Amino acid sequence: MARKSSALTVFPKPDHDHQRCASDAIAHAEVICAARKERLTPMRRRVLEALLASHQPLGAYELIDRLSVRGARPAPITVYRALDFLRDQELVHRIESRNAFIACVHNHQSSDPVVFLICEKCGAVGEAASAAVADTIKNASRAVGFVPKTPVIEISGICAHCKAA
Amino acid sequence: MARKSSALTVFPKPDHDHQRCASDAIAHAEVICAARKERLTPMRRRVLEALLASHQPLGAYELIDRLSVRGARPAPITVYRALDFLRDQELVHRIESRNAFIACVHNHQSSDPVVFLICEKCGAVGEAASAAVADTIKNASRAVGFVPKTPVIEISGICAHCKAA
DNA sequence: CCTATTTTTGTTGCACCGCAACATATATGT
DNA sequence: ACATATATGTTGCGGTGCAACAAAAATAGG
Repeated sequence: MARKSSALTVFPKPDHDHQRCASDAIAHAEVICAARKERLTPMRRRVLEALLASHQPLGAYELIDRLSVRGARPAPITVYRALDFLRDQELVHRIESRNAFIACVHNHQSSDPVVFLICEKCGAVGEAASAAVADTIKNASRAVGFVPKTPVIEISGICAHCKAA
Repeated sequence: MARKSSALTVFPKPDHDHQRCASDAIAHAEVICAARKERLTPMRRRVLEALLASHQPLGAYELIDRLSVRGARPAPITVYRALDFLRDQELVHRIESRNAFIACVHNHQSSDPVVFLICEKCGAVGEAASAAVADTIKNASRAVGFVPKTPVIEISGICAHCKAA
């Protein structure tokens, strides 16, 4: 994949090619699902697309709003089920600190934890695949006999963009 | 302080002196509040005591149950306000991944982040003051111009106790 | 000491988050 | 085409968290 990029993925640039970034991610999702014999149904795809269209985490009910067209509102449970599926496939992550969900733009090669950098100002979320962070956590855990399993680490703060402004 | 201990605090031993551990923490809270000219009111103290009595994170409503005596139930908002106060003083942390709260048994000298190791089996929470983890996160963040502010990092997994069993 | 002001607690009410249980529809395998 | 598995729709509800206003308690100032 072309977008695999360096060790540390950065915040999505305000000017990046959204259209392409989203369609690439959808393509990736299709590959993943096909390989696992899972079904990326229309509903699931719509949820993923909605998340991809926003580089911010979306709450389940906000997601419902965005999926609504002409009075046709998917029920909460419907969206939650799609989210459950997408999370199982590691195509979407839940941001615990915000009760919200975000599409994963990172290639989950291994089961390494992902570090999310969440901007308190603008709400943007940067995804950082940091082996270093994962390692120190593993070491610190092992020191007390703890076996870590967390897939997601959330760090809130201020992004470069907002700090400048 | 005698209990300041090594770099890595461990899980509370099943046989440790709860009574003393709690009263020490209360004493510490009083010192902190006095120094800051904040008021550790009866309500706030009761909430802190309830959390200290459990070495597991408690949900707000479970906390209410435990604070209830003879039909006198504090309203949710009352407990949430006490929790807000205690969190401001960094005497209590919120465990996002569980919608729950836990008393801090760690001396927040600096504003270093605290790492919680949460056992998926028994629910116990170990508090680890790991400078190494804090540093790698700072470094990884700085690499993308992000200024981290998270006070808490949550790692779920299996504790040594449960792994053995 | 008494009053004015600030701080804390109580009351009422509600919005949001997340899912269980069951019914229906759609896809898949044979 | 049929039986089976999988996915979606319907109904309904419980947990979480707080806003807005009212009352009570503590603190400061004269």
